[in-house]
Amino acid sequence: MSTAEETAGGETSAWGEVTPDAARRLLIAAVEAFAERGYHATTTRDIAGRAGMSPAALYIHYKTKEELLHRISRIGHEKALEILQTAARREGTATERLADAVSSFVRWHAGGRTTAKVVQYELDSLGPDARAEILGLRRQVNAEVRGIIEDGVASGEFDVLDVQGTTLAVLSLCIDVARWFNVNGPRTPDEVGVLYADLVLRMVGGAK
Amino acid sequence: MSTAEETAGGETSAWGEVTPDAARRLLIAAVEAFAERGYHATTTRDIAGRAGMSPAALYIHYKTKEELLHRISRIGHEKALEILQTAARREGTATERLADAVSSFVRWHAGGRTTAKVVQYELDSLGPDARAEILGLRRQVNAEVRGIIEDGVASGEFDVLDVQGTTLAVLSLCIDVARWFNVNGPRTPDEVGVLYADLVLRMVGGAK
DNA sequence: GGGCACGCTAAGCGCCCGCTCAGCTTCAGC
DNA sequence: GCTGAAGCTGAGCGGGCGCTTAGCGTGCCC
Repeated sequence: MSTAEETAGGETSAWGEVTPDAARRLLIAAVEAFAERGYHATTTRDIAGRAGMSPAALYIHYKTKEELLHRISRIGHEKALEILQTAARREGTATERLADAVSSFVRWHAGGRTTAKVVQYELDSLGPDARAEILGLRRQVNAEVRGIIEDGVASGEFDVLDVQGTTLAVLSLCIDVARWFNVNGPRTPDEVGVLYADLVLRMVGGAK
Repeated sequence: MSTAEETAGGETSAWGEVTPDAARRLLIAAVEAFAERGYHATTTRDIAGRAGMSPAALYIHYKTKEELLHRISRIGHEKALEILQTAARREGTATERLADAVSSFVRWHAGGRTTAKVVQYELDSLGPDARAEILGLRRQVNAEVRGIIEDGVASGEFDVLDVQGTTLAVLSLCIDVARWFNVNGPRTPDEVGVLYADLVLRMVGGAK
């Protein structure tokens, strides 16, 4: 069912930085539980149980349940930002860089749906301080995409009236993949990435 | 603040069918609370308090807290479906009907963001039976949009490779407006509707 | 004006939540 | 073989949750 296998699919590697081992197992258990039921519907007993531990063990590695969500959210946002930065800063035309950014960003949201769902949809469950920190990362994410679109407009590759509105729409489209993507559905993450890159290029009036 | 004013903005009229008055006030209070905090983080005491009643009053009009969410979700999905059906079945080309569908659908999600957020993002908080009923309505929503796109492909107006994939993307784009739209932001619901209609027509390779 | 149905409240039941703490086990250092 | 630190558990705390119940006030029928 939804064992480590599924979460592992895209990015257990991403949790490699979390040590010690017990803390990582708890974090992965929390990602799965939050993704399945939502942050508020998940109990600390459930998280500990999935990690094969007693409820008290959680509090040796994390101060509160919210700290778990905060850590997940920050690591996830950093990964998402890194993906966009890699695509934005490579060599190539704006068209190539936008297609690359969208397809890899979408691939991450589809393949790592479990993580992405928590990262993108549980922002409001964080307290004000943690939320503010994450919003800073989200502004950087927005800036990367807007930058590529501005480059394309400047070079004449794209035809866009409302750059910020289009940026918002492109990001929204990609992020929402985490909500509807079905691992057992007809499309692979790669296929969705390719489809979405095409759709986004059409949105900016590029390639044809 | 977030008084009845905000919710009223788009569609208090939509709750007109809910009687008696006390039941409607409780339902509107629940919509606001669920939108602000999420279903699981909202207490029945909070809902009753917002409606100016004691916690016990809620149970005279609704059997459980979940019944409130179920009623909100069904009425909201019926309204969303009605909006798309109206656009899909009017006179006009596929291009005109798709633009109309997207702009009015988006206008509803932006203007009635409070309701739309609950309707679109709290589906998983419903029990299996209620969830299954709502999923039926969502399939009808999908079918309306796919119908317009198929018409446009048949008439040669649109150039779409993956009809179902594009349908999913169009709906996803429109629905996600409820997540990011800010009432105090720079754009009115009308403006977002117009922008999105343009973006979607580009996605299907239509109008220029 | 007596009886009663209806809408509501005050009080509180039983449960399970996030979180704590005393104490057990394991193992490295000597 | 003893000691201390680290990692974990069993038991349980205070509190807030969804929901219930006994009873009060009000207005309608006769």
